[in-house]
Amino acid sequence: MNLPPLCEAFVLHFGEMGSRWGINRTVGQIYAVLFLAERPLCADDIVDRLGISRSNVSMGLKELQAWNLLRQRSVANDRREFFSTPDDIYAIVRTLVEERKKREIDPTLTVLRELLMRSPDSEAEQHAQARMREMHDLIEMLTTWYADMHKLETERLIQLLSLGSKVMKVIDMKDKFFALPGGKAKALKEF
Amino acid sequence: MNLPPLCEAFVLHFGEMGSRWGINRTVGQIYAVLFLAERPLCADDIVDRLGISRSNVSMGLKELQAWNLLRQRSVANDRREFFSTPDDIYAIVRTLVEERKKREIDPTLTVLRELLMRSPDSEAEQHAQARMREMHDLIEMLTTWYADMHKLETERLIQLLSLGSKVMKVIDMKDKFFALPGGKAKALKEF
DNA sequence: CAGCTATTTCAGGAATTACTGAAAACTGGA
DNA sequence: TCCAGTTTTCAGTAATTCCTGAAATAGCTG
Repeated sequence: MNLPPLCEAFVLHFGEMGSRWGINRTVGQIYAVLFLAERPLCADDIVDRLGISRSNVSMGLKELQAWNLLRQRSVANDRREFFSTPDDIYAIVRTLVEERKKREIDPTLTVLRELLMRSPDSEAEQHAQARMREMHDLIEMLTTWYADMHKLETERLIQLLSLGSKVMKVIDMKDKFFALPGGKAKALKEF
Repeated sequence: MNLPPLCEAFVLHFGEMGSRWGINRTVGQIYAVLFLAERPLCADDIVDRLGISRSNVSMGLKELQAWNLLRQRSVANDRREFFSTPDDIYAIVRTLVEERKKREIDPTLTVLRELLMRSPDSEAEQHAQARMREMHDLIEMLTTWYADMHKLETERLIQLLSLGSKVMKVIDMKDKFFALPGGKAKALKEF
């Protein structure tokens, strides 16, 4: 691996983590290299740095593109393609979550909905369906919440995340306000 | 597979999803069977239902236990162990998130902190470290937020999740309130 | 402690996934 | 259209992960 020690440690770690997720070690390493790079890299740059085969890099880049995780740009008078990760790390995380949801949550929701439509043939199936309903409703609540968060601009999202559970206090405050005899009408107008 | 059709479909799907996550197909199926079951099951029940070897079930259960995802109970006059999933699906999700965090996030945070302590030897390393800092800060914000959410009781969590981005309106309302000349003192007292 | 039952471990084979080199396909000049 | 540089595909192999049956272990009961 042809990288400064600091980068190598990071890249190796991301390879390991990659394999704990669905993606394989090499793809994780490729992304890590691109994430740390000062400039967009071409496939051969990555071959040099990681010491893996050209075709492996090609396949890895293809997979990362399928995940929408790369920026691709061309350089004048150079036929090679250059790749980089988005500068904005929030954009990266948004994409990551979006894609994971698409692959891991949405298909489950589809299956659950389909299974909940069927009529159960036995008591066991009836119980199973009740269980599936619980799961469906929970996942639906979470994805609805997520869709809502996803719409927020990063600035506002940070504001909200930084508040943490303090938001509960704000909510309670609001509820108390609604409960006040005079406040209700005014509050409703504002809200 | 010796299961009613509805259950079988669910179990097969979870096997597939399992392999998209880190866990393997069989472990996913075992959990699915337990999740749907009307009563706690012993290892041989699972062998019957899934048609896999006894030893495979043993290993699968061991892995699920390492994830804290099982309830284990003994029955009087029966030497077998019986397993079930928690009844409360929120408890399951909490554990799942907790464990995934432990395996996928915490080690990364540790590595990042360690790497950020080192002094960079080159411009490339300096840039890399800046990138790592961004990542570290973002992950830290998210985990802090998560820890906060985790502390909330399920009831309150649901309340918050159901609000979705409407919380932002509540927050803005609060800020407006603080901005009022007379409201500030009163609001601070309440808050 | 012997006998029985339940559980775990583990070596080896099966299945899956990852990686490579060679060849094919693409692409923008000359 | 040919060429040179680049990317992609793919068949075969390497590496890893998964699964099994057999054997070892554990634990209860008489």
